Amino acid sequence: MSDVARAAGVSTATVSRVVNGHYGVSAGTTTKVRAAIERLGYESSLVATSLRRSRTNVLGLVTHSFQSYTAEVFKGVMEALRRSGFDLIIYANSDLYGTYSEGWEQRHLTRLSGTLTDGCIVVTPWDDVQSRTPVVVIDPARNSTTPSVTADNLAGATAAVEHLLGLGHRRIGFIAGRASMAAAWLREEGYRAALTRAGLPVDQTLIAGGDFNPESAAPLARNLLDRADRPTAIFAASDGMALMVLEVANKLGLSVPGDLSVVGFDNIPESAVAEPSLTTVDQSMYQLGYEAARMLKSLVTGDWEGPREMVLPTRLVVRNSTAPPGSTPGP
Amino acid sequence: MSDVARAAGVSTATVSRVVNGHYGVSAGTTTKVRAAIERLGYESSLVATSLRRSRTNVLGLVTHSFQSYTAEVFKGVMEALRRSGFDLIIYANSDLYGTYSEGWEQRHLTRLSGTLTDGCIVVTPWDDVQSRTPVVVIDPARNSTTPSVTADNLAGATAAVEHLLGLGHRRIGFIAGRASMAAAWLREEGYRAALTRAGLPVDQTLIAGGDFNPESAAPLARNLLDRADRPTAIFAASDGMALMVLEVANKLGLSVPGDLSVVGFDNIPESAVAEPSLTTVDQSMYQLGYEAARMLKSLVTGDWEGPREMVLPTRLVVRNSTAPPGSTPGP
DNA sequence: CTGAAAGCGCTTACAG
DNA sequence: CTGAAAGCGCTTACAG
Repeated sequence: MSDVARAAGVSTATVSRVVNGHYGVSAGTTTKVRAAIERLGYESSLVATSLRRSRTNVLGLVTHSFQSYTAEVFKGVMEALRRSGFDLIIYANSDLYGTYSEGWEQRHLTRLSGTLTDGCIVVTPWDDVQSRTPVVVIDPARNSTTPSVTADNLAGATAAVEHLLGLGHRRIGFIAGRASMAAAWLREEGYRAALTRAGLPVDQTLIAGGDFNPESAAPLARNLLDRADRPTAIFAASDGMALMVLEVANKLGLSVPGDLSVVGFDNIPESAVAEPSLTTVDQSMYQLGYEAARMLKSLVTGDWEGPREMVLPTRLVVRNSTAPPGSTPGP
Repeated sequence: MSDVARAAGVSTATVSRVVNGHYGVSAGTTTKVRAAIERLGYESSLVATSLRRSRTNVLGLVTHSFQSYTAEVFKGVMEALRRSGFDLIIYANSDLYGTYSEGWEQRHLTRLSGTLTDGCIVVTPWDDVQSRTPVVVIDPARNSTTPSVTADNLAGATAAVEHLLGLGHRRIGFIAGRASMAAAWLREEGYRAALTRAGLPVDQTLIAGGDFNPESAAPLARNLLDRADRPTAIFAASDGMALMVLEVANKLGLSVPGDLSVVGFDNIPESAVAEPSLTTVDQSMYQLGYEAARMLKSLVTGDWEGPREMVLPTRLVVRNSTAPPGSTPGP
């Protein structure tokens, strides 16, 4: 900027005024400055500007993982931000499974929201987060009071298990998600509720504690399926884990859905092309992203009227990984 | 930071030293400062730090669009950056089809690279870009001299057209991509090369100028297919456009591949689930992202040895949208 | 070992 | 209408 000021023979203050279109600069000076900017290819530094200004018109999105569903979230966010005047900065850490994971979201939320961003979306944080600027969480931690957008995990999980019950299953295993997340807890609640409502006891030994990561499900599935009285169906709290169950069953020589029915949760793209295709509960990550961005935008501009906790409907998607227990595999 | 300094009874300089782990701070002071940091939940501002320092250990990625393939690029980039010590900032503008599109990449590259990032990846820019810090372009503009990673568009397009020729097609239409991009030009070159090599003339009226956007392909496809001497096959320079050709053919009552064969380029996820599934040229966007990040990382640390223009192999994926001309549709 | 001071690139009252 | 100066939150020579 000082280069431009020198070239145009004015002060940096004047250059700043021209760049930001402020009033009170003569036409002649404006022309001179514009010419210098053009000639030098000057572009103001995002960092310096944001340090000085209170408002940046940049929204942030912090995510610790990067998977198929994350991409859908991004698309929804971008759609909501289109022509809004807000740009988006996505901050992703490079240490996916490293030591930085714990509390990572909070740390980076703070680092960004001090100055760079006017507000942030945080995707599936491990713990509750807070910030001086508005935050909307997609899939909040349990007991979080931060504004959030989330799928109706309870209803979705209930529907999933009721689908299995309707098929005639009575011994249904459950592989849970990361306990600190509300979604994990509610999906387990849905599992329990469906069984209880059907007059069935909840067998604690059929509940295994995963963490949403596919890898975590492998040993758990093996345990459940190695038992003499193995369940005839398994409901996993995420598609990633359900897909792993499919793999384990395959290794164990169990046919799906002949010997074992499997239901997941999320409806990630991979679940549609799996072999067999996976019955699952659809939560539109696109919608989640879209609504989160819409809420954040209004929170930032101060005109949000709706509830600060938004729950979006889910939908059971029946595919080929579920069938009545003991049914013979198709051709 | 000044809060921390006050709480710990030291100067901000000392706090900074502790935060950054610099030598020359007594154990007692360090403890005091750490305690204050912990108590106040202090986190240094990314913006302020990057403004003062030359190195930020943050890499940038600038993209004007956000589509399925972009997500694959991200995954590749993240994988390459894993445990590298670099974080990633993705900058996406909210004005996808708005007035900002022209020169957008360059503008934001400049705004970021001044201070925030140590280097940037730019995805499919419309024009050539330059920066004071290292840049790697994925799918560069024509005649770009910036370090880049790109698929072997020439070989891929040649293989696509040779596949159609092998099936017996002689009148093959081509829907081109955005002319300013090297990929568009090379895909057209491949189309021409394959025809010429087969001893066939290149019929200019069978070449239509699209811009990679699906929407741009609709009227072009209609033009090509409305002709009395319509082509028996169309090769589109992107899957998005090819999918649009499928749609147009459907509206026109033409069956694919019975009346018309269609080949795309990219192998986006949607092409596998299209009806019929799309024959296309696979370019691994994941690989493109991975290699671009690897190159950028080394460029930033100054230890890049390889060529600054990298070309990755492509692979023809034959699906159900291609068949010999005039063949009757299957059951 | 520690602090006062300068400065990174901007913006914005405050004077003139 | 324009400029000198202060300051956003940090880091880093420079003194002590």
